[in-house]
Amino acid sequence: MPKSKDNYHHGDLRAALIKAGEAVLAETGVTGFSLRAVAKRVGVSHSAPAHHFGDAKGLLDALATEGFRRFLAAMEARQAAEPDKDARQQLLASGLGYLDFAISSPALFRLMFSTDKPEPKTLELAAAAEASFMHLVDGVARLRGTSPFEAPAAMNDVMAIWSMVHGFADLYIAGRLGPLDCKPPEDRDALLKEILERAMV
Amino acid sequence: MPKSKDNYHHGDLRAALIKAGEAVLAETGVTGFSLRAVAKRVGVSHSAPAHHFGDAKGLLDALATEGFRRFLAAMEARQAAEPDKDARQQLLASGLGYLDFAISSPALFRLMFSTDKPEPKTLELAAAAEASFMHLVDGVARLRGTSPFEAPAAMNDVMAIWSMVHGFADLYIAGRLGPLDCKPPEDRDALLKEILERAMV
DNA sequence: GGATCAATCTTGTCGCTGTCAAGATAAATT
DNA sequence: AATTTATCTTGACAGCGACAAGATTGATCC
Repeated sequence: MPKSKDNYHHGDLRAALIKAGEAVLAETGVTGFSLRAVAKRVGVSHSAPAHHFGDAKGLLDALATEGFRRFLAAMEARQAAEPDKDARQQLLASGLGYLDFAISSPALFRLMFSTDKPEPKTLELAAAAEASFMHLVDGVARLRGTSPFEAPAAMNDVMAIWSMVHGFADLYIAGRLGPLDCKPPEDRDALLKEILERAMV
Repeated sequence: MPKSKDNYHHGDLRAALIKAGEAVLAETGVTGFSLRAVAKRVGVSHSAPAHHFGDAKGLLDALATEGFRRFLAAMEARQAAEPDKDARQQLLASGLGYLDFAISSPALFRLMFSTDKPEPKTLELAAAAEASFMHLVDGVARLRGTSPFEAPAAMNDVMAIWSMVHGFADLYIAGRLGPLDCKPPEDRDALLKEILERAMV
């Protein structure tokens, strides 16, 4: 009975694989990512993941999808923690959440923005990514009082702000922003805010 | 004789492997990158690359090194093509070169900024990356009239400008800047210029 | 000029990997 | 209770990185 229960019908194998997959991704990066290592960590056979995710890309897509959800949650969390509900301050807070997520899950962050947009394949992934994008669009809409989809200038603001926070986050997790390494997180956040304000004109 | 000459002592196998490696990297990305595929493309045995590069990371490091050199060359090329030698216009031109390179070699660009800065291991790679960084620092120094290493405000400018152009390039090659897809390259360059000027205060 | 040596490339092997096919087990359905 | 379906295991295959051992070539030395 226990053996059967342990081996077969794990109960929530899909969720367990995603959790373990995230751990493996964080430890080895996407290049060292191994489907068999994920299966071994959960304690199932090497071929168990196939039934839930198809191939390796299927699991990575699921990880990216979950990543975008937590990504959005990180931005909203920083917004909620910001007492000033002004559109500008809220947008800056989103940027800090953007950076929070990139720092806490750099490998997942890189996976999410790895160049495979052309064919999202899974609708869930496309939807989760789109939701993150819309969060930024909404923030700019509140700041400008116009929808970026109708006002080209506002869409330029979206791309400027996104480029700024994304570039900062990507360079930071690449260890390229050396001057910041020996400084406390408050300085890092302050610098991102100062820099982000430039993108808002 | 011909067989011997062909198989042994290729003459410039190292350069040939780098060239083929770049092609494989461009086609398959870093995840699908295979040392054996590179060897097969050149027409040597599967273990030939080991003598020149040690392991797979050795070849990737060499590719990244070569990438940083061409990266710097791309920025300088755009600067040379810019008739206005004003510090600001020259810095903007560098940004266009930055984007040129990312678009022409997205996989290589990603490899160069993949998070392995902590231990460059190969001095050549560290030197090539540093040279690119210094190019940006020099550009800002000319713009501000002060060395960013002495003036913290100027170093903030460096990080702001770098974040902006890097984020724009990274999002662009990820296919995330949808609104630009159906527009001509001139519009893309114009937008990057407009956005980069924000980073210069 | 011939022998020795070092550099270069090949072949063979090992364990690990993704993917597929076939089989076993448990839950759901009828 | 029997059958179907979903879930997981086992086994196999080719491709991979890495290592060891051997083969070939060019260079060095006397």
